[in-house]
Amino acid sequence: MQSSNYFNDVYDVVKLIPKGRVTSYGSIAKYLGTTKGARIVGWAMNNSHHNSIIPAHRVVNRNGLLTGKHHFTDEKTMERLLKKEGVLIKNNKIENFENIFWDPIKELEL
DNA sequence: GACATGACGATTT
DNA sequence: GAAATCGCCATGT
Repeated sequence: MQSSNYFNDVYDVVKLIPKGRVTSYGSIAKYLGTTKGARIVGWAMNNSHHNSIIPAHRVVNRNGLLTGKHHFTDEKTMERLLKKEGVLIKNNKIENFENIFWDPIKELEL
């Protein structure tokens, strides 16, 4: 079932996210070549549940908001995992988002 | 194949 | 500055 190589690329990048760091759907999409493919990245995450163990909790939207927490096993799983890795969460949003933001374009291409 | 939806993002009102 | 709207691409019905 070759859904799309796009998903595979997303999984690869997400799995490369260092512990204690987070990234955004748009940044991953941009790294893949399309800034507008952010929605596809989100879809890939949704499929990631039955593909492999993907640290989806390290992926948030551009605002640093934990939009996908509701898709996890439990609602608090996402922020719990992030806090466990040293990421501070405030009202379902990452506090020092810019500080822990991991950009694949900047980190991988460097 | 068309219509509707979605873990987004940027732009416009 | 917040809310509403469009754009992008893939999936589900």
